[in-house]
Order: sequence, then structure tokens, then C-alpha cells
Amino acid sequence: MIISIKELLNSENYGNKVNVKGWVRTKRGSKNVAFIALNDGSTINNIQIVVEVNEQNENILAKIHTGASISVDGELVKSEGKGQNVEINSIKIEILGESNPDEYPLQPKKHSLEFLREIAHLRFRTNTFGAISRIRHAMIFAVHSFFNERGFCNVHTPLITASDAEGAGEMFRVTTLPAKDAPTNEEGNVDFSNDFFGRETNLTVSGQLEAELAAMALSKVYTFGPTFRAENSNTTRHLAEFWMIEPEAAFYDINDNMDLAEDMLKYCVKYALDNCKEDIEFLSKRLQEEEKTKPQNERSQELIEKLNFVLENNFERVTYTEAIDILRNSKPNKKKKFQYIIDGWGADLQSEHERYLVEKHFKKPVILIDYPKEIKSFYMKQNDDGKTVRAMDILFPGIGEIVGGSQREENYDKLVTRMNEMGVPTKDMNWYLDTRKFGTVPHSGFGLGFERLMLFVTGMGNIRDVIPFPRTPKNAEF
RNA sequence: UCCUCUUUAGCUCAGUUGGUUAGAGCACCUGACUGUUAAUCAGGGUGUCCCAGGUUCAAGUCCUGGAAGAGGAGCCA
Repeated sequence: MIISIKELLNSENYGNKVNVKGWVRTKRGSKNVAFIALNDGSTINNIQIVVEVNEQNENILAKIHTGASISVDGELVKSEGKGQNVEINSIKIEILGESNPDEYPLQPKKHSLEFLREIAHLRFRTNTFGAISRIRHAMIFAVHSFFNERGFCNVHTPLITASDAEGAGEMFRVTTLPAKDAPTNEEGNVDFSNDFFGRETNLTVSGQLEAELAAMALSKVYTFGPTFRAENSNTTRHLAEFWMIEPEAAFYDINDNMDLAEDMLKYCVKYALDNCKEDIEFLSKRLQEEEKTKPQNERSQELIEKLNFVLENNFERVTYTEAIDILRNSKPNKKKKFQYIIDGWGADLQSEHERYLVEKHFKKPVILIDYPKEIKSFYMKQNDDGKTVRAMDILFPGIGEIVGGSQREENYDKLVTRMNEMGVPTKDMNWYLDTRKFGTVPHSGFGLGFERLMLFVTGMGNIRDVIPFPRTPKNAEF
């Protein structure tokens, strides 16, 4: 039976004979005794292997370097040194895989995140990415657990789609047609009738529309899957391939929707604090060392404090119109410090405005509702004022928009009118419109970018560092 | 896509007004040390100065173009 290092470190069965396997982080030594810090990814902590140097193991020890994999039979003992409670006195040590120190790029020291991105196949082996990977797993689990506890049914929506009506962004085409000399029709356009699906298909930008179909029977559903956007976005908050959580619930109005989103975010944050303590503490320390280089006033809140703060405070719910008033009367607006000055109603809010509301004015997460209909999607429920729709965006400090959602327009005629106004082709969308034709009900939903949640929980600054193999413009390695 | 910055050893970076043979710390190798905690101490320099042109007696340094990376903006989750 293989015992993980996590279990061994929590064990007090001193004197037990154990076998431990893992990867060497560091080896230190003198003439007579060597110390190996061994990690197997089960925890951020290493177990110390103590090796008495003798003629039999001298050669083996010489081949053990950072990155090598070894198997150790030994005795679990109380540590004689400081820094750890438990360690293993090696009896027999076996090299599973050597690691040439001249070629292995990871050293027992800090590397820049940019460098580690270039060696994403090895960065799992660092403390930082080990911690992030374990937290990512915990967050995936927490999401499913949250919805399961509330009676939501997980639905797998398609990744390949022929619908392009979502309007959420540029799409990646899926085709088996040759890239060179693709067949064309009479108008000179690519003829997709001979393509695999007999029509033009793309990777999905959202599972929302299909989730709505399911919600019209199962009441409460959610999707949690990959999403693809071919936008040429080069920021710390965007990926071309990311994972999105999209609940959709029948009979939920915008307030139920906001409650759901806020509960969910808090549930996940609490789950992380309760279950990933050591990893979060490590990331917090790492972050604070990085912050030391910044001037005092630019330093951000300590990670655990920041997470607790979100748990303990209700998100501020503000209408778009109120937000515009606040911004119009704000100091940076009056002193023309904003790059985009707010002078009237109707403009979309820029990042600087969102940041002002969250970080300066309310100093906590903000939910903005009732946006002008012109700047939002066709499927959002229109308010009685004729100007606004029941949209909600949740804004988080340092991240911006983490959730975007709305109550959906359930009235067939209003929806069709709005689609026509916005140039959304209704003829390809009969399957969607049928939900409003047969037994339509008020319903709501939202989209949560999983990696943005990860950014918040880990405190990392770049979205490319919270997903194992980031896909961004000009980068699809590994 | 736009704006700004960056690119020098395996990694992090220094390199002055253009001027000998391009430097430091860490990693690595060798040696010392009976318990170390990213061990310590002594010795050893490993290079397509991102690429292609240009200016110049002379370019890591200046100019033009390109590539890659980062930060910000837009788009959004």
C-alpha cells in the first residue's frame, strides 16, 4: 500500500516501517549524513529523508538530484532536527528516475512566473503550482458540491455548435474541410454542405442557450465545461479556452439569481479556507514577499484577510443608474482623472469605473443591475421602463467582472422583437424560441468564469497561472 | 487590435558618453564539514548579448524593420 506524504506527516506511528515515493526537491549533505526533501504532490510540505552515508549507498546518493524520483524504505521517526516533527530514516533507497542536473530547469529557488509558463510541463513540480493545482481541484469539487446540495442537475451542453447567435465573442471554426482549396459555393464562399456536419460549426462560446432548454424541464440546472473564444485578448484576465460555470433556474427572478451567485461565491471561498489552508497560507506568504517591492499605498490586502472579508460582507447591490450618479459625482470624474469621463446615462462602464466603485467607493464586491438594454444581450428580460434590462454583473476587487447574468426574457413576442432589433437571426433559433412558445416561465441564470474565481482565491495576478496549460493568442504549446 | 516597457550565462539581473578578452548572485562541477532546513565554506565561467539590416575606424550600447514576452486599454467570463 502506498502512503502519501501528507498522511505520513500527520502520522505519529514512530518506529513503523514505511515506504515512500516522490520527487526530490533538494538534497543537502555532509560526509556522513544526507538529507533529502521529498514531495509527492499530496501536500505542499516535504518529508525529510535522512540517509546515513555508507559504501553501499554512496553511488546512489551521488545520482540523486533535484527532480529525481525515488522510492525509500525506512523507519518513521520523530525528527532530531528543527523544522519538522516527523522524518524517515532511510534503510533502502532506490532511484526510479534520474534527473540530470545540467538539463533540469527547476532549481530550489524562486523562478519568475513568466519563465515557469515556458516550462508548463514541469511547473506542477513547484510549490506555487502544486498549491494552485490542489486549490483548483478543491474549487471544482466545491462548485459541484454547492449545486448538488441545492438540487441543481448538472447538464453537459455541446462543445461543438452551429449556433452563432450568442454574440459572446469570436468563434473557432470546427471543420474537416481542407485548409487549402476548400470547396466554394456559387457566391464564392466556403461550401459547408460537404463538411462533416453538413453546415458551418464552431466551438461553443457559452452553454447558456442549451442550459435554458434543460431548465425548462429540470427547473434547476448548471453546466461546468470548457468554453472557447477567438478574441484577440491579451490581458491578465482572458483566455481563449477557459472553464465556465453556468447555472440556469426556472422560476428564479433577478433577486433569486443574485442570491444564488453570491451564495455560490461565498461557498467556494469558504471551502477553500476550510480545506486548502496550507496552500493558501503558502500563496499568501509568496504574495506578501512580492508586495514588499511595491510602494506602501499600492499593496493589496493579505490573501486570507481578503477572502474572509468577502465571506463576512454582503455584496453591494446597485442599479446602473445609481452607479452612474455615484461616478458622475466622484472626485476622479470631476477632476477629469478618468480616461473616460462620465457625463450621461447610457454609456458602458470602463474598467476604471468598475474599479472605482469596487475598490474606492464601496470597498467590497458590487452587483450592478438594470443596465441599459442597448449594451446588453438580446435574451435579457426587459424592464417596464422600456430602457433597461434585468442584467446583473458581479464586480470583484482586482478582477473586475467575475459573474455576468440576467433574468431571461420569457415573453415570446418581446424576445422576437428584440432579436429582430439586434439583428439576431430568428430562423436558426426555433429550438430556442420554442421554450417561450411551450410552457414558458420566468427564469434566470449567470456565467462565472472559473479561472477568475481561481484568480481571486489564489491571489494570483495572471489568469495564465491558474490553469495548467493556458491557451492565449499565439500560444498553444503543450 | 492599440499604447508602453522588456529581451545579455541554465535562472534572476548589472553592463557608464559607442572603445581592450562581456560581469555578479544563484544553479551546476570539485573539495571540506557528524543533523542540514532554498545548509555553510573554498575553488572552477558555462555566452547566437532575441533576429535581420544599417550608421561607424569600432555596436551588447545608436538607427530601421521584425519576432517573442510583460503591463495597461478594448472585448468579456
